[in-house]
Amino acid sequence: MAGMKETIKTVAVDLFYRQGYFATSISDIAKGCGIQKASIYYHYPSKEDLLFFIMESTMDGLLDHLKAGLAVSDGVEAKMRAAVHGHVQFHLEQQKETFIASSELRGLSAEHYEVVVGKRDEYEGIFQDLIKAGRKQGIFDTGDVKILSYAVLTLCTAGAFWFKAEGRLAVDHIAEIYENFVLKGMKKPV
Amino acid sequence: MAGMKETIKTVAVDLFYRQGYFATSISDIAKGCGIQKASIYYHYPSKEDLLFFIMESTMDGLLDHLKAGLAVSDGVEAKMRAAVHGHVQFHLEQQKETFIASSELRGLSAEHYEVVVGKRDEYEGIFQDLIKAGRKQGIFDTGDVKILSYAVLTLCTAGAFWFKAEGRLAVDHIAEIYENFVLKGMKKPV
DNA sequence: GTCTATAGAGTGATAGAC
DNA sequence: GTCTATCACTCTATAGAC
Repeated sequence: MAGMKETIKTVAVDLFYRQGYFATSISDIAKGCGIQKASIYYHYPSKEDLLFFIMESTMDGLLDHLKAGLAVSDGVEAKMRAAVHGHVQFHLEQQKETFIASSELRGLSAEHYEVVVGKRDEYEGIFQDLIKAGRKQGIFDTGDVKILSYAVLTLCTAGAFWFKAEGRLAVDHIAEIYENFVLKGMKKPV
Repeated sequence: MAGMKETIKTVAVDLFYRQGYFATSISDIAKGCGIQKASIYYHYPSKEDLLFFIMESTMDGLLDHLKAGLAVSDGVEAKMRAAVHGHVQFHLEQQKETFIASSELRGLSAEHYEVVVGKRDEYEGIFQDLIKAGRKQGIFDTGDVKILSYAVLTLCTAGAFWFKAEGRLAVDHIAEIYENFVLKGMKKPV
């Protein structure tokens, strides 16, 4: 069921996460899979392609997760809460993959870079549209839309990495803390 | 006045920032300095030592900047504003160095890693003490001290990187935006 | 689908001349 | 303080046997 192609991906994710993409060799990955390094090239055309495969599927998963969360929420504030909650949740549950996706962009070729950054921009765009809608309805405070969206995303991304590492709190609890912090920073003072 | 040792550091900072530490070779640095790669080793014992030299001096500068800002501020809220303002300012003005310091920890040896992380912990500790003091005085909302300090620092660090890149706003203006966003997220609702 | 063997290039670092 | 030359090693990737 698993298959060697999946095993290679899993081992690569673990090593890229722990050592970084450049510090990990094809040899390391092969050793982790219990095969010879030449066998890697039967499944993936190159090391860079393996990285791209990991990043692209992670970004697709992240986008799907966001869209699914928004589909079942009504109103701007509820949608923003769902977006933040889903973001934190996905980053906690797929910590290795999302860490790689946000820190190894430099390892990609120009063409692959465009594809991944395109997906990232689409993701950020959804948050920015929510902020704009909230301001139009007078729910959110005025302020630079890009500054706010970057602030929210960074905050939650980094938060997810740290708190998984500390292991003190449950996923939903962590997501809730960020949900409240962000909404508080964004909403108009009553 | 400059000296080759400084030139090497400057070129290395630029390349580590643009390409990353692992993707930059001693050869690249030498080319950028207009010398042969063997000459690098007269000034620095190894590539890793050069990275450490850059990171350590950056962390020292960051700590000094913070302490200087706190020394001329009175009261917890003013000190927190000064801390955030100084943090953003330093990250904007020494963007390359601070980016390296926060993204290339994996390149350090175990001993050097301890030194740099020790300075980072001292820096974070100052923010955490400010949050604790603010809560004791009833100025700041209750909430996990570590979560808050991480949130503040990440937010401001990442913000500094983005807005320098966009070049739309002046340093003090950017610092002020973050100062307000953070204090708003942290203060007790009146 | 995995193996052995190797090509071909680049790496960090050192020795010793000047 | 910088040079040329080189060592010893590692890297990604390929060829061809099984």
